[in-house]
Amino acid sequence: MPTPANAHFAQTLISWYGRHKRSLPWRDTTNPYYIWLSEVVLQQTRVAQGQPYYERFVAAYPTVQDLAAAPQDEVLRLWQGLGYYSRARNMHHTAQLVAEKYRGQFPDKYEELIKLKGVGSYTAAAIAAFAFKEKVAVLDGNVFRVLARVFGISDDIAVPASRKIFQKLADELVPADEPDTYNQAIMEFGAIQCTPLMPDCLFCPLQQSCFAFNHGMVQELPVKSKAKAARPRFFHYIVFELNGSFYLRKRLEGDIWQGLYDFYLYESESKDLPEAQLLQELQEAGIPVQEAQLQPPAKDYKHVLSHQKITARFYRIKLKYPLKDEVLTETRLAPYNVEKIEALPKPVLISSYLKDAKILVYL
DNA sequence: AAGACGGGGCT
DNA sequence: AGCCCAGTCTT
Repeated sequence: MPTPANAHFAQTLISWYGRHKRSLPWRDTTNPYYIWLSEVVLQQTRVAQGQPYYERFVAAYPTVQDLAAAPQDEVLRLWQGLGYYSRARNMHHTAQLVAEKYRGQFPDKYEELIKLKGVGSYTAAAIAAFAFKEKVAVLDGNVFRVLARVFGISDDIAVPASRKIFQKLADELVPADEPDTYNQAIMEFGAIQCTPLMPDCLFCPLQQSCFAFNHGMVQELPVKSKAKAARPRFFHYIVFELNGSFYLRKRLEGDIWQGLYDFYLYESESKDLPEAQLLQELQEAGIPVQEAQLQPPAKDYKHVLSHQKITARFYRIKLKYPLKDEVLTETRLAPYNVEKIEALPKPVLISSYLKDAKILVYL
């Protein structure tokens, strides 16, 4: 049962939302397929970055059956550049489950939704609230921030144990009559008004009752411990070319970019790898390469992920003969012409190189 | 509980 | 250069 103060909090946000909300395509529907699609796309992603991808997926796959029937390479290609590719793989898997086992109908309860692959507590709550008006509280980065500031909660939001504190409060704040609008409102409020860096406290409707504002702690809340430094990695890509085709391979489980395509890769422990050593590594892998064939890299590519700092070099090699079958089996490489390469899902790093090297002239 | 997993935008 | 973003899964 919401206390009067809680009811006021919810009403204030809903009222603010009515005046300030952005018009976004997934807000014009209660279709759980579109809601789910938008929520998966937007996980750890800003609206501005995710929206074009959402539009693309809706256009390519108007129904969950369409998504289920698509090849994985095509789904990953549409996802290319959005990052966290397990989202796309899990989304595809779940589409197939819903299409085949659930007759195309998404479950309509939080407790069932959260069993779906790629649907965690946030996304299950979002679908349950937005599509089915279930009285559950969404808890995302925005909600953490708003609650921490308004209610003065200084538990570290990076620590899993803190979640219980925030979840309990969030649950108490949800109004039974419009959980959908309220959940949209608090997230939108965090995204637009109660922003991480320069929140607009001057024109905030919660200013009077906000703990952080009243205690001069807006900059201090929420408390979030720092992530550890990104690990440095050094990639040496060998770009084998034969008659206008290039050898690529699909990346496996156990590292970044699973399911995406890149070139033959040798990874070294330090930045500088003598060319002679690289040639020796190739020879040992059964790839006969002469020094004369190797085009030295034009530049270093710096590719920064949240958890890894990659320095990559690309060595282009024009082959006179195809790579031997044993080598193809061992390395999982296969030749692709430029049209095929365009259609393959690739890490942004690989796309950047292909553009710079004028192998792909668009994108 | 901690670590892995992308990429872009803003200060 | 550092921080954040409509988080989830694995260990």
